[in-house]
Amino acid sequence: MTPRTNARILTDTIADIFVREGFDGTSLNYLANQTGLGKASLYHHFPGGKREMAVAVYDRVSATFTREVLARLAGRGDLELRLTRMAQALDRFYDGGNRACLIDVFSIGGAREGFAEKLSEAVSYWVSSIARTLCEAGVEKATAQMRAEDVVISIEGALVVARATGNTEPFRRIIEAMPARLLGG
Amino acid sequence: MTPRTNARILTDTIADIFVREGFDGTSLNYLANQTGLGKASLYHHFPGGKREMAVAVYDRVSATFTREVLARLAGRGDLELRLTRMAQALDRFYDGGNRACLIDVFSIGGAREGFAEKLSEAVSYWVSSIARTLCEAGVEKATAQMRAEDVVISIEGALVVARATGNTEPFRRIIEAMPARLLGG
DNA sequence: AGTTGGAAACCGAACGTTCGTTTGAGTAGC
DNA sequence: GCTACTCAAACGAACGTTCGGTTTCCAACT
Repeated sequence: MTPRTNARILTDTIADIFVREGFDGTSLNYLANQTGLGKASLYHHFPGGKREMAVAVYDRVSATFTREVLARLAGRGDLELRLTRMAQALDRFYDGGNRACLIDVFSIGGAREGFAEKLSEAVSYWVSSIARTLCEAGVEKATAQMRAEDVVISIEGALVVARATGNTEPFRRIIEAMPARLLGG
Repeated sequence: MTPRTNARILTDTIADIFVREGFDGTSLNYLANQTGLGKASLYHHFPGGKREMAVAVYDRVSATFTREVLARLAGRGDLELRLTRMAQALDRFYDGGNRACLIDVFSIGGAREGFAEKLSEAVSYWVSSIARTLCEAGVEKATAQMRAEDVVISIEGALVVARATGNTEPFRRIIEAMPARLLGG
């Protein structure tokens, strides 16, 4: 019943590496070392090899994002509360700015092939989820779309800056200002 | 006198590839194909191999950025005009959102070693160049720093979104709104 | 309770390929 | 003839992948 290696934990470990090293920068030797498994064992769990691992990582991260972050938008409570909840969830999801975004990482180099469409949809889904929530609260459609785009852009940018400088303060500032920006502060 | 291969053009060609494929995703075979040179010829121009090529690319891109973009801040004319000039220069530099930023690309994977410090300084320099200009025009120091950070973050984020979705419209919107945002619109 | 069979999980070793790099021998231009 | 430049070919190392065989586990059957 209980496998020797938990598939979720294994995928999470691999995800950490892909996020840090990128698709092309991640080698199976390194994955084997970090997971404690032999390369052949990794192929047992992911017969499709490196690309299947990347797909599994993407699917898992994507599902986690939908469940942990976007779900806050549809929760109960007034709009401001839900937006604040989403901001907190984002802070957790990106580890306070220390964890890169797969949308960024997988849009560079060898991962683009096979992920281009998924990444595009991921951004659109994220943006429109926020925009729809704002619309339902009475914000005009075009305005909502623009604010949602701006916020998503800010987060992606703050993650890039955090990774490049090692300073997560701008990210935290963006996160904190997020609800007010979406409400039209 | 005139070398068979112009060093600047060669570096620009290599830069395009690094920017698209990332450091780890760029192979010397591909560089040789795209430049029309043999791998050994590339080693004649860059004896330090791939890493020296990356350093040359970074130095050239960085110098171009300082000359073409940041220099607009110190030009003549009132503040708003200079900020608009910088925005236009940014649009050109990033090819309307179609060209990735090296700060993003080189902060992932194998390029981090050896570039971490340079990337951090590049972001700081960019931010403080904008902030200083605002200060000289009378904006309070902390406010200027924050606005500058926000604008840099927006551009990096817009480039990520553009790359992931293939849609450069948000980037152009960010560019256009930039002067007003810095002026405190 | 003890044995057994087969699937799941795992591994070391090797596969062919591609990597970044080096060699050595050229050719073009001053 | 010297420097700058180019190339094809080969280097060892590392790549992603595959192979054959071992260990672990659990359900089913004595």
